[in-house]
Amino acid sequence: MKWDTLDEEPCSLSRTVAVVGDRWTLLILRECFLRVRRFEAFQSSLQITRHLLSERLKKLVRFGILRRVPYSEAPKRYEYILTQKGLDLYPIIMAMVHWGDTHMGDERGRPLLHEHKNCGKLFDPVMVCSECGEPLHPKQVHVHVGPGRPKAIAAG
Amino acid sequence: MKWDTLDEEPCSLSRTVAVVGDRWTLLILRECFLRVRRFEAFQSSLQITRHLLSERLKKLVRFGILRRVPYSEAPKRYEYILTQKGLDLYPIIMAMVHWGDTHMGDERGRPLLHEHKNCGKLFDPVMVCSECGEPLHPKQVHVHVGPGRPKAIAAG
DNA sequence: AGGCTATAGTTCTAAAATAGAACTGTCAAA
DNA sequence: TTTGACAGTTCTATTTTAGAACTATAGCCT
Repeated sequence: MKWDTLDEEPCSLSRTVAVVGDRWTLLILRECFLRVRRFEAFQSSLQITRHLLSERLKKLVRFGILRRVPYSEAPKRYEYILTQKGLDLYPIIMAMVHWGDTHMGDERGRPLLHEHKNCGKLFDPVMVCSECGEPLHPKQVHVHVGPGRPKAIAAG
Repeated sequence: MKWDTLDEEPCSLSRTVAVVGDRWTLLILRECFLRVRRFEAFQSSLQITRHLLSERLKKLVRFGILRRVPYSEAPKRYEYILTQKGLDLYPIIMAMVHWGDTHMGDERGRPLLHEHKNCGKLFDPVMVCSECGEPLHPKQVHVHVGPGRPKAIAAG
């Protein structure tokens, strides 16, 4: 497969995988949501090699997930801040955390608990239908070919 | 990083990344949700090398995401079916599809449309709080250290 | 001035993962 | 007896990642 053009495939999942579908990117984004912003902080908390971190941050900036914002003029230093596009990845991260909590847990319990400030309670994320508000289950969803999919590959 | 023990890290995101955090696994799972079950079908629709497909299917079976079920006795042939643990990955896939629809689209429109059989409408997936039902936003969530996280690494 | 530290990278080699193609084995149908 | 379908395995070449060392700017301390 040509990974360099995966973000142009007529499949929204492929396009998302082009951005977050590697070993490190999701872990870097987790740190972003935990308010980590600086190169050294990412590096020491993830134990990622400096080379790869540099590459991944560049890629995330290129895709518009992070902004590289100067926080010091001399010497020039930058920190990495989630854009709106990046903040919108939150449901993906939370869905993954929830699945890990549910299916990959051990006897010690959850590593992190999440409190919803609006209602003050510890919660789990639930995915619902935008139209009727009911929780979504795969067998209740029917997939239709949309306008963005070439006819030749209508299936699959 | 030791990828071979990532599924034992005290972080639910890491544990999920250990399962789905590579180039191919999520694309294979997309096919599973589109009712693809057999080796040749995965291979031809994804253009994945047979070697990698074999490896990934083994890994997904090992993690209990897929079951390898015989569908022919002579010759012995198997197909791969999502377990409940696998079906529970649906919110992750749908969150990724929705993000791709929203942020990686082109002028042609969406590749696929999703209909909720319960209400009969085309929908988007929305992530809400299990307790109050309101849509979740990252800035409204406060993270607490849970029982499964060793004290030494309480932050990060 | 000279040396130490902090921060944010870049560069290099070795190891691991992936791509691409060919090969194996079982059985049915022609 | 040959062909084709299916589900893999094996092999070499290329690409990616790991791990460590190195570069560069500037503040602070003596």
